[in-house]
Amino acid sequence: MCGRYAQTRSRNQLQLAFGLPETVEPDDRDPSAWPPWEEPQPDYNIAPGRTVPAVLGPPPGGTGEGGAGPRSLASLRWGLVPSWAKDRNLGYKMINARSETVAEKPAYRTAFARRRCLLPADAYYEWQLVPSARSAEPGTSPSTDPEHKPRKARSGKRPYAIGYADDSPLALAGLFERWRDPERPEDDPHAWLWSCTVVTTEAAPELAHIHDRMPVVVPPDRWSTWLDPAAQRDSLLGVLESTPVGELRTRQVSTSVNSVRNNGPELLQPLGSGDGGDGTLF
DNA sequence: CCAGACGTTGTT
DNA sequence: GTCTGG
DNA sequence: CCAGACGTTGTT
DNA sequence: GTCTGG
Repeated sequence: MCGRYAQTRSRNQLQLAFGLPETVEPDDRDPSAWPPWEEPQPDYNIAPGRTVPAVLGPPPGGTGEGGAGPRSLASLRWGLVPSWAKDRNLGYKMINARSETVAEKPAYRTAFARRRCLLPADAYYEWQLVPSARSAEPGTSPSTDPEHKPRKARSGKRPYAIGYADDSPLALAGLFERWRDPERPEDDPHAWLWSCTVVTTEAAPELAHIHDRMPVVVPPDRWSTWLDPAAQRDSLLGVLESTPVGELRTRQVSTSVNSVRNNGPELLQPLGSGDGGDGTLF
């Protein structure tokens, strides 16, 4: 899955990496028609509920621009709030969308059909479940111990950072949505909340030892398809199976990433000890 | 008809 | 246990 | 995702 | 908004 990641690139670096025009959007546009933009701050510990930079394609039915591909940057709140939501807290439940069902689920299907985006990331974090050393306690068994209770699989969690081995930015497959906040007046610039979710899929075999789910990473040669408002369903479903897992590198990292109060380059630093998790795949 | 859900992951 | 917040 | 709260009244 | 379930 994907519930935490790092994104430290500046607007300029993102424009360069995603082939965007080096322009700054005017910030006096209609907030109901255009998503907001604010300069991204380097963040090594992005959690759901935070504002993240996103790459959007051309608006559907857009101006005569024509052609697919990356077109603009936006700032979106992580945790998709469907248009019909009563309050924004629903977004905390919508941080991931399963690729297997994203085209059908009521909360995601319209966004899947019309509002796809890429979420740039240096790396995403994944927590591996580590069975405790004392899992099978001798002396008790269901047959001899009437008080026996199934052992709570006492387990720790070990975080990993996963990104491209060459440190180019990941493009996570995302969807976005626009929500009208009923608590705010019409003229409030925050009356419209723009939010997003990360599409996940079954983990590739090379990553399955860490976790059985992973975010969909869109390789550069599929960016245009994913962002094309006119893309057909089948090609989109193809993109969801194109994660370039061979280019990825996994690194066991410190548990200090657990707390969002910690935030710094050290969170991406591979943990010293040998066995852990490091190195490229293959 | 109206009411209620609408999500994913992991854990048991 | 369950929800909110970062 | 993980961490942390989870409550009200009245008084200062 | 739209669908499912009662």
